[in-house]
Amino acid sequence: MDTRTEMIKGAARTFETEGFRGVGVDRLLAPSGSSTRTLYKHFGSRDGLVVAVLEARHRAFMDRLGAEADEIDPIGSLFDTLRRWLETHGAWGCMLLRARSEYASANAEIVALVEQQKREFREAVARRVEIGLGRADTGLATQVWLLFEGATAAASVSDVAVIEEAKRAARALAAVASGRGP
Amino acid sequence: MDTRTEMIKGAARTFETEGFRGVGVDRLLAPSGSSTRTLYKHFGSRDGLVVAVLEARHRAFMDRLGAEADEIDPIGSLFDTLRRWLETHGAWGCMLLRARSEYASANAEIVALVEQQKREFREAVARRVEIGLGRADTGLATQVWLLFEGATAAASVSDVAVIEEAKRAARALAAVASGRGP
DNA sequence: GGACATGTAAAGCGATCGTTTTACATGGCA
DNA sequence: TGCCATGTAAAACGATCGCTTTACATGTCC
Repeated sequence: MDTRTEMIKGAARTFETEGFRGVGVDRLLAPSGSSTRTLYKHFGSRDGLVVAVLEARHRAFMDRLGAEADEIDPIGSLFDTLRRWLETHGAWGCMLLRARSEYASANAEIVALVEQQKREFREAVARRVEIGLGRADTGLATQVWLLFEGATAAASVSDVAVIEEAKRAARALAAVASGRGP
Repeated sequence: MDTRTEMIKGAARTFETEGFRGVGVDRLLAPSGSSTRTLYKHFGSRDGLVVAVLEARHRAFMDRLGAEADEIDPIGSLFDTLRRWLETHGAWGCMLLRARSEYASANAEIVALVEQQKREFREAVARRVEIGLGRADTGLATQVWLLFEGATAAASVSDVAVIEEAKRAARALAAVASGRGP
């Protein structure tokens, strides 16, 4: 595989399990077996690697969301994708938000990147809501988004089963909004 | 005020805005004007200060939840307290989860502490649900909890107005669960 | 076969980290 | 007055940080 891609994947795994600021470049490069020289050739700095990891992570998740979208239950399938994602990657909380909070005052690029990614994800949720409801409903879209973020955060200190509860809540709210009752 | 309390409050402010692992002890002590010697007298280590900050933060929030509980709308008032809390402290995401993710592999005490605190909070939410519904409903309690955690996380990259949307969602779900319809 | 791109290995850079230590100021109490 | 607890100021400790550099091993293309 491409060296750069392997570095990103390895570093992502380390960030996921060990956090962002408490780990040095050596531990970031250990999984891929790369040298620090190659790191700075490819990414310019440690922060550059962080940005690359966040971009790759967001793109991979959005791609998977698109690939696993269900026409019958476009809202509920959001949470199916989340469950499968956490089963393979582990429930460590949203990596983007974790990075944002740790670089809030240290790297404006990371903060701006994550905020843009969250806007993009929120719009994807809104499109699902529009498909499922037959019309746009920004209030419901926000509610589903909150359930999604809540499930992601809660799964890190609880059970992955909370995702099913979030799915039920989202469907119930959608049913109410569609006038079909609970 | 007590020196120890001032150190905790000052360090909490720095953790909130600058993250946990990317800040040195000097910047943690700057707001209170204390010396490193006093830090190690009181807390033993930097991690000891982190634990003290997390305990104080959780206790303060739980106390405020109890003080601001509304008998008429026990579920909805959860989100009123959250909104007021974020208006005074700023929306930086849940400090407990932020610490947990950054110390996940470095400090087992912090991980265990946060998980216990989250269990305690979750039970407080369940009690609110029981009061509002007239009976226990663990499913609804989890859903309200997820909305709460989601609003806390989302407010850090969005608008504090999402809290009102979470409140609406929680009340709608409670209405459905109580059989009173949407 | 020589030039070049791409990689690892490893030493070393100054800066900063958490922590300890020495020195000194202050205030309440016996 | 003398003592001790409690605090700040500041230097210094070794370790580790992000990053640079030197040296060397590959493979590929002309």
